[in-house]
Amino acid sequence: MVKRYIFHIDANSAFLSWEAVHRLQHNDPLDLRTVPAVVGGDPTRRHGIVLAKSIPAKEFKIITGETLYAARQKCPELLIVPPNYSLYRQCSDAMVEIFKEFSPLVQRFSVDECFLDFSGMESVANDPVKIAHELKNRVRNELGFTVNVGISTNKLLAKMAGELKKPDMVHTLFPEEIPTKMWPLPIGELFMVGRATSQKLLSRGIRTIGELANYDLGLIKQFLKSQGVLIWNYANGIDYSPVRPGGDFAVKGMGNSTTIPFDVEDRYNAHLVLLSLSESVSARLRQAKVLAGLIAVSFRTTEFYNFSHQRKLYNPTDCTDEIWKITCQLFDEIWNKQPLRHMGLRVSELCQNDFQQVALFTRDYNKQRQADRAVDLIRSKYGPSAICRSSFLYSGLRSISGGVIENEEFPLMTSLL
DNA sequence: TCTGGGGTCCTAGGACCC
DNA sequence: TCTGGGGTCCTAGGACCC
Repeated sequence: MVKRYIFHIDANSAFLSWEAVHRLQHNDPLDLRTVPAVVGGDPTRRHGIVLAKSIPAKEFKIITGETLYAARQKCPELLIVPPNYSLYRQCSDAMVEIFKEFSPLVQRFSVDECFLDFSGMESVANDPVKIAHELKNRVRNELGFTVNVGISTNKLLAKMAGELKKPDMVHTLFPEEIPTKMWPLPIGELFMVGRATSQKLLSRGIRTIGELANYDLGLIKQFLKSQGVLIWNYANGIDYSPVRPGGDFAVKGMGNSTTIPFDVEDRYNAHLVLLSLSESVSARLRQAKVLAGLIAVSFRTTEFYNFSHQRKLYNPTDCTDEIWKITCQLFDEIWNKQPLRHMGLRVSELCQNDFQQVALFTRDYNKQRQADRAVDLIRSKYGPSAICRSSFLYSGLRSISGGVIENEEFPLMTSLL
């Protein structure tokens, strides 16, 4: 019987490496990867966190997610470059094209990670490590950045293998290697064990993946419920999830959120931010040809308290004005005049828009739909800023908020394997 | 903490129904 | 109602991922 081999591949320090390669290609003599550098947002717009770091930056103990201020404290000469999401998308696509030459079964797990399934492929069965090196070297030689390849018999173990040592490495983590390679690792290194779960496990004296693996499953289940069963299985290398080629499963919802450069303290500006979010979310709905059946609004106060409020719709919609109106209602129902730093809009319970029900008892949105289509067309032709509502002029706000992803045929992230 | 933005899934509690 | 239990739906919040 031919063994089932799964590869997990992820780009090392993806955003930073891609930026570095891009600069080299444009005749910048400096390779960002060789100096302490990070990709990060603009602190004056309150977007100041580390999104990716170089290896020299890592040596200053700079971690992803911390503030640029804290990072600069650790390393005053730190180089900070802004993110460039359309570049990341291009690099990701180029990487996937190479993977597809190795296996038809490629699952995009995120912008910088893929799973490849080599089930029953003789060429790989004989020497998967050799194939992995070929793959890794092709990316490095043709695209200029390095990847890690993890090899095993399921996705969880392949992913854990890829994390072992970076960069530019190939690792195996077969079931028989679990006790030596995976069990000694700290519990927080296990996929799906984050900060909160780590703390709970530590309070029970579970410090390593091996200690979790050998803990009584019944007890774990008692205090961590289904999440406990999941991570106990992971700790024992158990995972039966299939490699799903990108695009064959539907997106469940979509949303945009934004940290506003200034505190929002009045209803008018709050509604304006919600309008900019409604513009982007509803345009994405129309592009995906789906209607939203549920609308949720959320916000974060300057004190960092989070609130959310949602409502199911009797008549699913993709109409900008209708979504904006409902979003504002939801917002008004829970907002207590706290100053806000962050606002979000998310829609879910999506359904196909090909037989949209005529809303008999609500106002007719046909004119709005036609206007939405016209605006979409203008923006697709002349760019997102070609047309905007006059209320945004001089407001200090963007007329469309949220990452505009041109071509969403794969979900950026699925938290479960 | 001078703390981003895009997702998914799970859980607890309340409403409602039989 | 001085009320039982179970099922389902809805909502808010929290956990995790990159």
